[in-house]
Amino acid sequence: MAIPRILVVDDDPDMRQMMTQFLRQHGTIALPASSETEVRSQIDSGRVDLVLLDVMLGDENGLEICKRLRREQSIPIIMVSALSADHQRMEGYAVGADDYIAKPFNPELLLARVKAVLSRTRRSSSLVHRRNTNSFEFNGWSFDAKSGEVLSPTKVQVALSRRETALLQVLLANPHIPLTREEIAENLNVTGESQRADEAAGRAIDVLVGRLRNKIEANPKNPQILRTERGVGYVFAVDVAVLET
Amino acid sequence: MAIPRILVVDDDPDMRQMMTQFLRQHGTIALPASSETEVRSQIDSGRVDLVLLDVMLGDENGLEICKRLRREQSIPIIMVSALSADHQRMEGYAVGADDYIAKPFNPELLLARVKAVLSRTRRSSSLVHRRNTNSFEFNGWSFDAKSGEVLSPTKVQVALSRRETALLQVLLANPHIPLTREEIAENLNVTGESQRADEAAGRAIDVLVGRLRNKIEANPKNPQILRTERGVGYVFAVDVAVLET
DNA sequence: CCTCTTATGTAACAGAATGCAACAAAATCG
DNA sequence: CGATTTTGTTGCATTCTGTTACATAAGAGG
Repeated sequence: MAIPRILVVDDDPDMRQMMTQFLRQHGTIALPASSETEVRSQIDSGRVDLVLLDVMLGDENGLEICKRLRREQSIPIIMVSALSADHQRMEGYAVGADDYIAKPFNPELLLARVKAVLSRTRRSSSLVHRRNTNSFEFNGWSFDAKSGEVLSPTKVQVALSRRETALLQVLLANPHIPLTREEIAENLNVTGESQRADEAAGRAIDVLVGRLRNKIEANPKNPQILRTERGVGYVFAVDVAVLET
Repeated sequence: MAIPRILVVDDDPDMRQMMTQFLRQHGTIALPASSETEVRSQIDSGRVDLVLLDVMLGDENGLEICKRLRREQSIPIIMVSALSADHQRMEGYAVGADDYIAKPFNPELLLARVKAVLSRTRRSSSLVHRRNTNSFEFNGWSFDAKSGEVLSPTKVQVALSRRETALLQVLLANPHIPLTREEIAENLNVTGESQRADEAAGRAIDVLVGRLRNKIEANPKNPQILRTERGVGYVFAVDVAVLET
């Protein structure tokens, strides 16, 4: 890979400055940011390999940001925080952080951990880096997020409705992770804000899942891709390759 | 979805015991080991997803082992050590560890970091790198962990329920090892986070075993594969071949 | 060999979760 | 607008899984 690009998110200018400077002195590209908006625009621009995310960000909450980012993207995130109690660390891991580093920290150690996270990412996904990811492959199927086109293993195009497409996207972003109906429902409405609170109260998700299964499962009666996790929800149970375009 | 298999490498039997037990109580399969030879044979058998590696292993050196493993394999490694100085941690990262945890540690936190590393691996895995241990054979039967498909010796497909599949996986991972009902129950809940503590209080496991026997034993009344260990629990009493795909 | 005790096997039941067809409401399109 | 497609709702069928009660089997001790 090229030079790693690291997004440093901290609301304290001194800390931001210290971190970015140190990282830059050690062969990385460090980009400063201080709000979720900035973070998003940087990530969306596809120029970030890893996020160093402070937990306490003025009026924003790093944990919340992490949780949201994790749902949509697969960018590695290292949380940084003065909150070092075990339960606080665990909370960080719980929202999907790849590592959790307590302040104050040894910059050298930070660097080592950054490298560890980056190296694992690289090691396990040789070519692929999810930047502006708009094309996926799984089980011989391919999905182009840009056009919403879905091709079967035999290269036949399959038409999905909008809702079905949205569901597929949510699943593709969280392969192997069981999602509750609530989580799915929340993430289905990509654009609009929250709908009714009782979202997914009904069986809408079940039915939607069934419909998607009918289109992408070889044998919908015995789903291998979109599996039920009884008592929990559903899992996208196959590996997903993310292709750049 | 497959149960993560964790190799616990420590030369102190108490510590090994504590760690494996705790990990097993939290939805993973933990395999103990204490020497590089053992580590290699386990890894080569393809049944390991992550290695927890103690740094000080009697006359062997965890750091060296880590370095060598890293050169050949891309298996995730978390180093565990009583050496907690920054330079010692950095040495761990330098030899390729994915994380470095200082003893004594909070088991919950260990678990969180294990999960973080595993999830990172999975998240960034592409089709090329899918885990290579998804097929087993025993007594003429075959089981594909990826699809959950079970084929009888006569190549007839047999449908197992989710719970039955999970049981079979636990057994396959521990052939010839008698498992108590508690151990089985603990390892059954792969996905769900917390489960009731009184798990296996009732006879649920017995019934489940009976159901699985009805499906995979030639003569369920005289089980040859899934045998009862009176006063103890159950054993998977035949050899298991692990096939790569 | 018999009896007593305990562990295991299992059929039957119950409650819950899920699948799904059919319908109805909403959205989209021309 | 009317036609068509999409999406949510509902009710019922099906599947799953733990519990219970009773039958059997395995030991232990005489």
